[in-house]
Amino acid sequence: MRYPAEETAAKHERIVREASRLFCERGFENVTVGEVMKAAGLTHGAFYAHFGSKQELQEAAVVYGQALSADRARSYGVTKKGRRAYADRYLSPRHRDNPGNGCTMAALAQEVARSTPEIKTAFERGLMEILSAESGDRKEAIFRAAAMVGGVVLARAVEDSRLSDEILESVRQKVG
Amino acid sequence: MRYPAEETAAKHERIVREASRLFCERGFENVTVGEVMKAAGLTHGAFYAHFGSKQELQEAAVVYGQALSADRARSYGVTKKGRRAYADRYLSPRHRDNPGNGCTMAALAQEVARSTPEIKTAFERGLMEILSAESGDRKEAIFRAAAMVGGVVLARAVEDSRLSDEILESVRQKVG
DNA sequence: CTTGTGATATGATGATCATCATGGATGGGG
DNA sequence: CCCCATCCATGATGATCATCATATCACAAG
Repeated sequence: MRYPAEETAAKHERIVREASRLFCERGFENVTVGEVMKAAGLTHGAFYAHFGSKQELQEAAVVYGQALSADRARSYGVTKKGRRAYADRYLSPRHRDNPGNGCTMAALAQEVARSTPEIKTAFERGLMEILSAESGDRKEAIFRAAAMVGGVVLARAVEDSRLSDEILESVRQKVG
Repeated sequence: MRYPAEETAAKHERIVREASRLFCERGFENVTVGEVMKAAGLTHGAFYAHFGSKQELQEAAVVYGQALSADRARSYGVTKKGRRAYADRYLSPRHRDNPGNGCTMAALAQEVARSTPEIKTAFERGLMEILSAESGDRKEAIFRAAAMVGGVVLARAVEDSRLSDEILESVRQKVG
């Protein structure tokens, strides 16, 4: 290693973290490699020392984001109360308004659906981990996940903030 | 009108219809104006005789797609049985595998969320119509819509077809 | 101290697109 | 019949990007 291995690894992770944030905020297509590198404190040319292509970065960002979500889900535990607290946070205006620090599924699922098998697999692994964080009935866990993701997605897509709040509130009540 | 008004209107609608289909299949960013025009049987240059910008076309496509969805929702009626039949169709592999002819919300909601207020408003109006197609409890209607949209979105984003089927099936059962 | 290797920065390159400019064609109104 | 207002097609234009080429440079090993 020519450069301190630690620093290089830290830079690598910073690239992925910033990529995940920017992708979740604006989508894969609306974020350039240059922007990601700038956010990570580097210039665009250095990118290809870390990744073979933008697509590889997308994959790494999905892996990273999904791992964060899974950790978060696990941290709430498997009790009824835990699930409730998790849903409350997930379906909060705060989460809705901060996609960059939020759930990758709620931000990028539709783009992932049109992506490569590798990216879809990374997405899938994250979902599986999240589902296994809920112990009980698997069908129930899937249903809850779908409703929560759908709730945030719809709440973000409407223009009227009152309706948006109502969507979050409705799903929060029924899923709880 | 220099050209038969009818034909011009028909072309206009064809442009919007093909745009809606292509956008739902591949997303706003991955479809070019030229492709839409070609699908409509015209060349790219004629586009600006019909729309001021690609963004206007996106808006028209969302309006069109949401209107179709609302009609479809209404056609199932407000009975329990009707809702069930609607959910079965919405959460079918067929719908999952044909986003071009499917629900605009399940295909484009996340991109809409990052779009202009005009596009978000168009999306919102469609959602409102769909919700009003279900008579009963409004919160319940919103919850069902979120779960169904989330179910299709997740089913499309995973790579394993078995898991994808399981997602559709789980949401179908629980939402029914 | 020297040298080799991998990380960076700067600056192409080439493709892709949205959008516009120009000119041709059409058919309804005079 | 002729003219004009539109549509439409062809072919720019200019911007934006992903990716690559080149050159510099920092460290580590000898």
